[in-house]
Amino acid sequence: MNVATDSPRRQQLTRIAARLFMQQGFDRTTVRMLADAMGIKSGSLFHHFADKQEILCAVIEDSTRHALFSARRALADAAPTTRARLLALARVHLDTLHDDRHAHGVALYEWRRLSDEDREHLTHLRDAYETLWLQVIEEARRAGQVQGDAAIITRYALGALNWTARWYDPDGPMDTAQLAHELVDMIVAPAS
Amino acid sequence: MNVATDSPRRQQLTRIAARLFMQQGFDRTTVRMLADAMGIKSGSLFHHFADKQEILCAVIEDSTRHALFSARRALADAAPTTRARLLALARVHLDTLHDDRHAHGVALYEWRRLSDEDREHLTHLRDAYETLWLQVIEEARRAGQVQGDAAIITRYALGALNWTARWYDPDGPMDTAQLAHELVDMIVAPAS
Amino acid sequence: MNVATDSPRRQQLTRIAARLFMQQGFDRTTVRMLADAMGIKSGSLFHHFADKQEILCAVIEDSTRHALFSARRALADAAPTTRARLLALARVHLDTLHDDRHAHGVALYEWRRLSDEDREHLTHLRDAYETLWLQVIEEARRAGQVQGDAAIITRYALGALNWTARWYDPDGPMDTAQLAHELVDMIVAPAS
Amino acid sequence: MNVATDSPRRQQLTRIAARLFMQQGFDRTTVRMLADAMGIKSGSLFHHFADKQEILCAVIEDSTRHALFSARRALADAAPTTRARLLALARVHLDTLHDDRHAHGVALYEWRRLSDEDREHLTHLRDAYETLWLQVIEEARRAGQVQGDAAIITRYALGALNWTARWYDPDGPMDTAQLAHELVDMIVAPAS
DNA sequence: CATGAATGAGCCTTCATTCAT
DNA sequence: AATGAATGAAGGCTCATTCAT
Repeated sequence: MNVATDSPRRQQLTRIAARLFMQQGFDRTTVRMLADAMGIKSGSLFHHFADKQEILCAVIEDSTRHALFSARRALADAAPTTRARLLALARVHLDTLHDDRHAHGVALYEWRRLSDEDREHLTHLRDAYETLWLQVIEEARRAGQVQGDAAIITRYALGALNWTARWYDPDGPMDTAQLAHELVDMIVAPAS
Repeated sequence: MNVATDSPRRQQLTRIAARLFMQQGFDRTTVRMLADAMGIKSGSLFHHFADKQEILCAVIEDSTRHALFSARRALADAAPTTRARLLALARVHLDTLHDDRHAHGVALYEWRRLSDEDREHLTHLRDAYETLWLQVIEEARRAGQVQGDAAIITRYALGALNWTARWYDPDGPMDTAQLAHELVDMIVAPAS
Repeated sequence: MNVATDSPRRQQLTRIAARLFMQQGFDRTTVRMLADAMGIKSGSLFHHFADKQEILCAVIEDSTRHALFSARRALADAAPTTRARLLALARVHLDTLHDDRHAHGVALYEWRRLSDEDREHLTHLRDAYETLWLQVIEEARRAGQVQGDAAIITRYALGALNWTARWYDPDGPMDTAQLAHELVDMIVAPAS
Repeated sequence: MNVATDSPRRQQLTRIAARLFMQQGFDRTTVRMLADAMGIKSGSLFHHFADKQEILCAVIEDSTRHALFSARRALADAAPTTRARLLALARVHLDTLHDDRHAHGVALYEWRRLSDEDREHLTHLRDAYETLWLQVIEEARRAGQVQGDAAIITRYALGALNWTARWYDPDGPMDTAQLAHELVDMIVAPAS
């Protein structure tokens, strides 16, 4: 289940699956579509994954690990100000959501399609990611730069960013850096 | 297609469908499930709707009209301050999202399942709804109470609220009024 | 589950299934073959049966009820001698095994293919049938006409008859009455 | 194809296959199950057997040769009385049916799964075995110890014994010697 | 309006078999 | 010999939709 233990072939197939899942949704993506995109026959898919569910699980696990890792590194590299740290998180979130792998969007929008078992298995990963946000926002709140309930602000911020999957065009005129700035400006008290 | 022209029976069936679509998603809700919940046989469903797509279209049209109507009335009733008007919109949004009809959530999360034809037909309704938000936020921006790009703030606000469908429990300790307040506090400059 | 409650259509389909199951075995009979023989499409089959297992269960239940009913009536009609009663049972067994319905053979040779649940459900029927045999043989033993353990003799007799499914040709020169006589002669002490 | 020419490795694999075929039936035993039980991968199996059919053929040939050889030796060792000779045959039959190799049962119950070609190839072996029985029973009939048609009695006897595969528990209180005695008592006129 | 039976296209999955390494 | 990846045909089953009654 660990990304580190996944064979390169499996990782490769996982990324292809992520793209299709994001484009059409898990339910509408047939294993034949997946196999076609992977350049193999549908039966061969089951050498790498036990069933279709496991592909979804692999996509979500992979993408969540990737987002978590990227966020941690971005925080480590960021200047120690509230704005800088929030900006780092927002940029990572948007970048993982809109990069060519699309996998983060699958994690968000197909979460309910996971089997109960897989969902439980992945919950701690997702929680770890959200905790990163919560901590930074909680710091900001204590510093007086953010007002209200930190947990709700966190969810509002993530919701605002997640919804960009529905309207933001990465090939359009605006880049993710600008989007991230807008978010931070919205959350953090302006004059500070 | 117009709500006004829908027979009471069809409206009743539409509401039942909305609940199932929200609980399990459009793709996972079979025509037989719908018929069961409606107390009829699956064949009979097609006396009321031409096909499954039309049911989704009816649900989304109904819910969007409802949200639009509610929002307009709330704005008409609201005090003429930025905060009051925004608060009114946020409450309506949350209430239509979490009431027992669930239909607004279907409009948001199953939008992509509409046929191209239906989507086009419903786009003006949705745009009308979003325009309501955009106008209020644009007013606020001109009044200096909101900073940044009004269009983006609008989408961020809606995204933040839409995402509550994923985590907010209407039966929990917090009510939608508090949630709405948190949102307005987040968007509108505090000291004003 | 009761034969009496089966729709005529379902009974008709059950008989066709019995023939195919006997000819090729349950595992080698595909639902498409069944549907072809029934003159319908494979999907339509599942309006009458929940799954393939249920077809097998229906065949076995139907045939065992039929054999049980026939055996009881034959015993009621038989003269009250050991030989006559045994002969009656043997003829019914052979006739139900080799008639055009073939269903009894399915009950015998596909018993292990039943799901655990179905098997349990049908065991009491089969036991009722075997008990009929056991009682007659036990009577014979007490009358000194049969020697040895009644339970084993019963199973040997049934095994001998069941095996005819593998070699006896109903269209050949010998009829089931002669076969039945041979069995009774083998079991019952000759001079009596 | 001849046992004598089979490599020890192939014989070993054949025995493992026999166990699985008996436990679950030929059709339900997959090549992967066989390979797992053999401690190799499924692809490797085809270095030892051309296809799955050949495995079944090998199992049946092996077991039938074994039964034939055992029966001949038992007859050679038996006292020259009808009862003793029949008893010897019955014991060998039961022992080969219920020993840890299970292979004889496969020969009986999966005979129809053989390809036409293989079946023809093995028929002479099976006939040789049945002829052994037929000869002894024919002797008994001529000696007045068995009544009726020798061919039918032979088949009835074999059927009775074969059916033990369905109900006899080798680990239970009764041993095969007792079972064999019951059979002989059933067939052979008692007092004579 | 309602129903039960039927349809046909398609879905996920299985499995014996092949073959380059 | 052995393996792992791939194949292709088939299998059981689902489901939106139709239609005679």
